[in-house]
Amino acid sequence: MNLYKYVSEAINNKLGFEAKLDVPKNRDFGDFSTNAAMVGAKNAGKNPRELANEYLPLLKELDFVADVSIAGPGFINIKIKDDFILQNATAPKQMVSEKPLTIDMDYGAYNVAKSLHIGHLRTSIVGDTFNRITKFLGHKTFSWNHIGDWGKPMGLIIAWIERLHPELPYFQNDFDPSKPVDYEIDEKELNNYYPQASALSKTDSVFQARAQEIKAKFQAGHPGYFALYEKFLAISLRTMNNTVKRLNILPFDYDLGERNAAKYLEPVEKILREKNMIVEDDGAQIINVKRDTDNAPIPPYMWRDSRGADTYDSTDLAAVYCRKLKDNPDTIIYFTDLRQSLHFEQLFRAADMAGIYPYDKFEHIGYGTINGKDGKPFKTRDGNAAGLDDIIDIANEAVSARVAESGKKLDSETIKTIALAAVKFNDLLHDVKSDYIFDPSSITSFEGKTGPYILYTAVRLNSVLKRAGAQISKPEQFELSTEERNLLIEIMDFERTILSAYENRATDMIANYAYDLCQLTNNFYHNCPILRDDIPENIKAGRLYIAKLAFDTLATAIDLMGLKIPDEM
RNA sequence: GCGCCCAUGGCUCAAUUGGAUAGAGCAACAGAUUUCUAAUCUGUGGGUUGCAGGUUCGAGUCCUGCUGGGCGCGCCA
Repeated sequence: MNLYKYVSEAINNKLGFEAKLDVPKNRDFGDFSTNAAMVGAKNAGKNPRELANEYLPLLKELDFVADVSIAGPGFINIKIKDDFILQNATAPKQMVSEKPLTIDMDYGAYNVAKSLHIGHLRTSIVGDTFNRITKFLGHKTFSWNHIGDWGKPMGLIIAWIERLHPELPYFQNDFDPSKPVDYEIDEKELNNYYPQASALSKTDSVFQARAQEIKAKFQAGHPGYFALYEKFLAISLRTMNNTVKRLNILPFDYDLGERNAAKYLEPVEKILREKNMIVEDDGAQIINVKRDTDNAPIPPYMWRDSRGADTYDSTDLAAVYCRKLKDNPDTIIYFTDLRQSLHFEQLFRAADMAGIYPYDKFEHIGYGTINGKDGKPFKTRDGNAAGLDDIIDIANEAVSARVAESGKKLDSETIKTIALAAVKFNDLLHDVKSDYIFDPSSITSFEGKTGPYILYTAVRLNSVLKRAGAQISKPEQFELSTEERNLLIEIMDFERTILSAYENRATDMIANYAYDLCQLTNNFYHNCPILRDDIPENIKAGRLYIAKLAFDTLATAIDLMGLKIPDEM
């Protein structure tokens, strides 16, 4: 049961108006409070406490109310009956939305032939958790991995391979796509090609020009380049798949990126031309998206660069067109780096002006940077920009060391599970918008507010439940201890939290909730022994029931965060 | 220069979107295990919420101005 919702509706019915219900920061005040008397006092021409006094008898009539009182300037504090809590607490279940929406989510955005870097971490983790939450609430989602598989890097990589192996048939005029080519690319080598080529292009203008030429021919359908591209694309897709598995995120509904979007450039251009939106400027074709009301200059949207090539701007707009056709979503949400805000503002305006998709149905959730302890973007010990694998490796090493130190013996799968939880929970814990500091040494400690703490709590509960073995059913009335009561109330707050996390696009809410739930659980665990001989049967049954509810609730939260509960730790 | 974002104990972060005595974790110190996993639990100290005004019953939260920091501003994605 969503206790907040239940109580709120009952109170509104009783009072005959919408009273804003709060959960007091200080639990000593009560389970709920409302400032209705303070808000209404002015209109009623009464002082708040006086008005509150008029509401009291009505609220006392509600059958779940144990106590109502007035405090401070006119707050009404409400305490719920223990037995009502015990009898109505339930573990969360997949919900059915009254107004199910179709939502397109764009996250991940992995690149072909470029290993994933630390920036991919947040888009993957936050996007995935938001996707899971949205599904849990009963909405329909489509996740899009908008792969970078069409732009300048493709030209650079092909040019680089040409430089290494100019004799390959891909580069000959008589290339025949039907004949197999005896050439295999090593995955590790492939990951080096782009950085190497990119570096060279900055110092060697001949090579740079060659890469640009190749990019243009490639996009125009050059058969040799395309065959080579297909070869390294296949390797990259496999790598991406491994990443998805390694991060334990849901498989994408679409692994379709720029190349797919490029197919829709033609119909989009037709629309843009009909509306006279494309303007020639300085050799490039641009779309003017500025408005009179802007208080800052908004640069134009680049439809085609001065060499006539597709751009990030054009494929992104075409991608919107494609999604509208395929999914017809109520909303399109992008999870990317905060620094791309201006790009998305431009995209949303362009799409709106073209009548492809309305401005106010787009959302861009920009996340901050993951920094090192020095406050600058996180780097590995050797001073390089950290790759996604580096982060996971660092966490794995730390967990291994911690386990060895404790004398426990855990298999490598369990260690990986714990390490991933450390990284993901830490990421989810922070407000998406703000930068955060990734400190490997605090990951090493695993004390307190960490992923391992969350998992440990679940493992402990699970251990008791397994040991108990007995059938667990709703107990008869028994006197709740403070720990039992607080835990049950938190369990009944799950739905409100998830809804709030969804509405605010704030995945950190679920991480913070999971932590609070764990604290209360460990409190309960410590103070309320279950399987001890001196515990009366009725209390034993009651505590087992509460432990089961806590476990199921925690397990749901853990699942929504994309973590896994190990068997032991 | 213009625009967006941020500033909360020594450190890292919260604060139900305007509510009551600003909460957690780390670090420090003191304690708890004949008992279901001590990666746990309990306690202590630590704050003029960057500065100055304003709005109101009430401000960390909203408005204005400063100071300090991050980011962005046409052919990268």
